[in-house]
Amino acid sequence: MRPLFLTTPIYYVNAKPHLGHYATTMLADVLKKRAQQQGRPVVMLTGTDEHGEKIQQMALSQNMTEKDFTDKMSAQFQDTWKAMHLDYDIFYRTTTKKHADAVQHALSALHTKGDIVFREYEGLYCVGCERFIPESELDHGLCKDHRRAPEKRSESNYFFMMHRYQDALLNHIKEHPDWIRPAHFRDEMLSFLSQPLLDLCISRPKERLSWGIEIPFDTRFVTYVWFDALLNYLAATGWPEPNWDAALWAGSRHLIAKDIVKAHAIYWGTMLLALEIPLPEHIDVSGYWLVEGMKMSKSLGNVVEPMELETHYGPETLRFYLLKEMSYGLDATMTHEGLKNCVNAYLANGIGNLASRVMTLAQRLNSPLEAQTDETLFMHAAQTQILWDESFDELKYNRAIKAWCDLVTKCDLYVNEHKPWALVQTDEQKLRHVLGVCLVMLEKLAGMIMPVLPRASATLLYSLGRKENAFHIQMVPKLFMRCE
RNA sequence: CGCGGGGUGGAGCAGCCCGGUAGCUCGUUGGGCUCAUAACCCAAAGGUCGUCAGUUCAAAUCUGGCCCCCGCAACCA
Repeated sequence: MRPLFLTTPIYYVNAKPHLGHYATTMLADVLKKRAQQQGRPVVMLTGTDEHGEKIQQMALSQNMTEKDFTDKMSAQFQDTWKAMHLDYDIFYRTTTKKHADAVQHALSALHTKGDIVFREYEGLYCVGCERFIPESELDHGLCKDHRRAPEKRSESNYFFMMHRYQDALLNHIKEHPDWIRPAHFRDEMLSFLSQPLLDLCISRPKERLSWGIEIPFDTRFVTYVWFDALLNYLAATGWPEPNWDAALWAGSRHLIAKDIVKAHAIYWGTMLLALEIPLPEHIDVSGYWLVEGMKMSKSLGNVVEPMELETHYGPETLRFYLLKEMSYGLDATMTHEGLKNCVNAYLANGIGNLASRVMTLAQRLNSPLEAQTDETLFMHAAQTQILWDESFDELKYNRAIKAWCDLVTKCDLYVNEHKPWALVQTDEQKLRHVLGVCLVMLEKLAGMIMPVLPRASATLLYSLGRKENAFHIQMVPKLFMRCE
């Protein structure tokens, strides 16, 4: 099977990992586990983006070198993902030599080709911000942050000739309508591409920015954000080394959120076209997670740390909730109330209680139980599996979770109908049949949900103690606790 | 006329692409069951699906206008 290359954005190390970073990385982990389940080779990439003015300033303000500062911040991401069991294969950092080499290689290649040119640029420069401010960001001609008028200043920089690849990119999108998913983001990009593209400024003079990768053909400059950050995806597969894994690259799927869709579709798309490298197979765009109805921001003080939530609500609860609650591509809201409800209704009262009620009865028999079948219930299970797979393929993760929850309900209903507890004294053969059906259903439920709830799934499967055609119950697991 | 998203019972959401009995969680009320994590199951109350018009045998779903809310506008997932 062709390999799958799942990528998350590389996160900017100016802040600690928050719910949004987690949501994207977690989804990559879920998709990786699903690919593995299907026997597809898969590599998951995540990492940190570590250059730029902001980092330079933050390091300075903390009396640290940029290197020490980024080491510290990058480690926070790695530690968080490890603590939350996100199983990435490559953690990529933009401050490695390997990365600088790849970036410089790309810059040189495009410079030689004539796709990167030196040009004078005149704009409004705010001395407070130390950057050029677009007119749209001005408030009555003043910089919003510094309440002062920017001065007209000119600066020479290198520009990437994006416009040369506009038509090629447009064609690619038209020929691959599911390149950017869900469709409304593709439409947004098509609408953007209906206007002429401006060329992209990709350098900064070292007087303004020293913490970056040097432009190989002009050492007075460093490259700026896009040629630095976006190339991580490609370089992680070995490019431009001779051992570049082009097959892996061909299966690449970028998971991002809506704020950087333009950077990925337009900048990255044209960069790859210019480099004559195939475009990634998919760009999957999620909406934002709002917290209690408001956008997360440092100034509002409502930034949510994923680790805290998981600690409070229990392992894997956040994975389940985030997938269940978001319609992929739209914004979604995280609330403590909603998370609590979700954990109680579906995890504790749902699968947790189902496993508990069935396995308690099974364990009391004190002997192995044969697997049994029930036509109706197994048909529901088969239909759920189909809906589950389709939903994943269509990025409708919430629908997949919902289908699984409905199957849990069907099992509870089956138990209520067949009243195994009433059979204990009267009809052991029938009791064994009913419980045998339920145990197989638990096994199916565990198998399906594995990518989302790996720990609970493994615990459940272990507890069921399946050997050949019989279940040797190991214990009655408490999979998820209610929270109040 | 910058671009995009949203407006569905008390709250939060799904359904809309591919028109055909309006669904889920929480909350309320009544009932069943008593194996289970005070759980599980059933039933009831509660919605003119933002609004106006159009297409259609049929519109939450398609088309157009309007109103309201929210993002983005070239480095916050």
